Amino acid sequence: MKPKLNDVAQLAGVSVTTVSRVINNHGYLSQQTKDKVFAAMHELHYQPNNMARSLQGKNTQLIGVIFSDIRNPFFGELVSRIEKLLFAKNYKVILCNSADDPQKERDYLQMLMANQVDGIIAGAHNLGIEEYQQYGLPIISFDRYLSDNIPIVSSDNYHGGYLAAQALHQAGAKDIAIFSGKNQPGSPTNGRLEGYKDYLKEKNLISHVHELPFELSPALKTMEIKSILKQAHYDGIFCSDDLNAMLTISVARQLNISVPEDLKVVGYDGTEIIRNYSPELTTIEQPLADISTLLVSLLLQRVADANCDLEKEYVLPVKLVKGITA
Amino acid sequence: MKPKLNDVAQLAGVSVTTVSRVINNHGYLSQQTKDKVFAAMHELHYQPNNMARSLQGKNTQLIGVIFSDIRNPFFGELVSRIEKLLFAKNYKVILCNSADDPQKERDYLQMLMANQVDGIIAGAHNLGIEEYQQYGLPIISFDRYLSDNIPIVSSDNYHGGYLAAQALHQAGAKDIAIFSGKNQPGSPTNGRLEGYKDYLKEKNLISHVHELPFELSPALKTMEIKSILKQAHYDGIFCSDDLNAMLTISVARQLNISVPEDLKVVGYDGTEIIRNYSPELTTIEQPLADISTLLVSLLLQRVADANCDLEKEYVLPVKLVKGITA
DNA sequence: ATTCATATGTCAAACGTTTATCATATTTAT
DNA sequence: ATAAATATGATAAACGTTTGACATATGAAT
Repeated sequence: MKPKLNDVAQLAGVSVTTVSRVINNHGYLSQQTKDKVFAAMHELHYQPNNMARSLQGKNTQLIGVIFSDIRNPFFGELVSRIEKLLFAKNYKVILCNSADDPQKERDYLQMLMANQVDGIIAGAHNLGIEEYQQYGLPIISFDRYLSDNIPIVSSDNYHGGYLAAQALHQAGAKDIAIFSGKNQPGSPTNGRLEGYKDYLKEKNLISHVHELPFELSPALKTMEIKSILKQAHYDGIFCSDDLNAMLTISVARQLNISVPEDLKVVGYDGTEIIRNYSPELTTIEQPLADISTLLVSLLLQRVADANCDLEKEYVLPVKLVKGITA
Repeated sequence: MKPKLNDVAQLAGVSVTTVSRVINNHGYLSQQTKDKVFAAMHELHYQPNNMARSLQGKNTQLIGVIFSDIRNPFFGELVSRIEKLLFAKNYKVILCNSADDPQKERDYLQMLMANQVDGIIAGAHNLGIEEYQQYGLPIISFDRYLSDNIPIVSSDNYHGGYLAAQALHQAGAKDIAIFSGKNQPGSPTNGRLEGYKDYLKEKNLISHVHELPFELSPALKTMEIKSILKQAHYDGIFCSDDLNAMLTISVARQLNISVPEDLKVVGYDGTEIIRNYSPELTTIEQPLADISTLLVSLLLQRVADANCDLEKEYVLPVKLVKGITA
C-alpha cells in the first residue's frame, strides 16, 4: 500500500499532527523535526494524497484548459506555454480538446467541476454556452466573449487585419481578398475582417470576402481555394490563419500562379513552428508568450481572490512578420 | 455553495443513501425514484465531488500523459488522439510536457502520484528514470524502454529506416546520408539508423551518419545542415523526422540544390499536418491512429486489472508515403 | 397465509488529510 | 523567578462520498 501520513509519522518518531504541520509549514517547528520528517517522507517516497487534501478545503492545483484541438499548431503552442507557466506555479493542466463540439465542451465543463479544478482557461469557441456563467469558478477566456464577468485576452485582431491588408497593398496588390473563417458574431476573426475592410475602404479598394469554414478538411479547403483562384484574379490574399495561407500558396503553385510575383499572401498567427519551418510566409504574429503569460497571471489572480478586479478585455499588440510571400 | 449529495436528497425527498445508490446504480431502485433523483441533480446542477469519491476508493478517471512537448506536431497529434480516446471512456488527461528535462519529468511523476491518477502514458525520453518502477501504477510507454514490466508501443523503426533508404535508392540516389537524432542507447531513432545502415550495406553503399541533436534550435540546425550540405555532396538524405526534412529541403533551396533532381529527401513521422500541408514531402508514416488506440487500450486493460498479461513490446507497421521529394 | 423479491430508510464507519483545542514541555528573555 | 515564546503531542471534528448492516414496508407469487 501507498504510505500515509501515519507511516511517515511512525518512521520519523513523531505524531501525525507534527508531520502535517511540517508539510503545511504550520505553527512552531524545530529544524531537527523538519529534517527527520522530510527524511522519513523521502525514505517512504511519501506523496500526500491530493484528494484528501482538497476534500479538506485545500486547492486541487488543477486547471482546466479548453481549446478546440491542439493539433492546430497555434493551440498547440499556446497550450504548451500555458502548461509550462502553470507547472512553474505548481499547477497541473487537465487538457480538454473540445473538437468544436458544444456537447463535448459542456461535458468537459462538468467534468472539470466534478474534479474541483481551481480555474479554467477557455479558448474553445462555441457560442451560447451559458454553462460558463453558472459555475462560480475563476475563468479566463482567450479571444472569445463568454459572459460578462469573464475577462477576455486576445490579440489585436482588428489591427492585425488592417496590417495584413496594408502589407498586401504596399507590396503592390490592388485586388485583395480575404479568406476568413466562419463569421459568427463575437468570433475573433470578425475583428480581422473588419480591420481588412476598413483598410481597403480607406484606400478606396473593394473588399472580397470568402468564408472558409474551419471544420472543412484540408482536401475540401484545397478544392474550394482552387475554385476561387481559378475564377477570380486576385493579386493579394489575406488568410485568417497560417494553415490556410500555406494551403493557398500551395494551390497557387499548382495553378502556376507564382507567389509573390502574381499573388501575394499574408497569413495570421505566426507560431514558432511556422516562423521556423516556413519562414517564407509573411504573416501577422500573435504574441503567444504574452498571451499565455497574461492568461495564466489573470487566472491565478482570480484563483487567489475570486473577487479581484480585472478588466473585461485585454488586447495585446500584433506585429507583421515579413517573409517573402508579401 | 456547491450542492452536495444531501441537497439533492432533500430536494428529491429521499435519503442520501438512495441518491448515492442512484448515482452508483447500486441495489434495488424504482424507476420513479431514479427519475426524481436525476431531476433534482439536474435542477441543482449537481456534480459529485470526485475528490470525495476517490477517497472512498473509486477511480479518479485521471490519466497522466507525459511527452516532451506538444509543440512538436507529432506529439501534438498523438496527445490529441489519446485525449479523444480517453475522453470517450470517461477519462481525463493531465498534460505533462517534460521538455526533455529529467527533473521536470520526475516532478511530474510525483505530482501524478499525488493526484492519484489511474495510470500513465509516457513518451518522454529521459533515461535512467528508475522512478517509473517504484510506483505500482499502470504505465504504458511509447517508443522507449522504461523498465521490464512496462509494455512498449512503437512503430517499426527499423523497417522505417530500411524503407526510407530504399526509397531514396530506388529514386536514384547513390550517396545517401542520414540526419539522425542523438543516438542514445535505447532511443527509437537507433532502430531507424540500423534499418538505414542495413539497407545500404545490402546494396554495398556507404552510410554517412550525421547527428542533429534534438535540442538544437531550428536556426542552429539550419547552420549545421548548411555546413554539411556544402562540404559533402549527397544526392539522398534520410531525416529522422519530418521537421528536419523540411529544414533540409529549405536549406537545399537556399543553396540552389534542387529537390528532388539533385537531392532526394525522405522524412519520418507523417503526421496529418505534414501530409495535409506539406504533401510534397516523401516520408515514413507512423500509424498514429493505431498507436494511440493501442496505448489507450493497453493502459485501460492494466487499469482494470493490474496484473493482466501484456506483451513486452508492440511494434506497429509503418508505410512509405510518396510525395515528390524522393 | 407465507415467502420472497423489491424498494427505501437510518445509522455509522471509512477514505487520508487538515486544523483547532488543549495540554505539556523546554528555552529564552526580562 | 517569571513570563513569554517555542516545540510537540493527543484527540477529535470536518471535508463529501460510499457502503455495509440492519430495519421496514409494499406488492407479487406460492
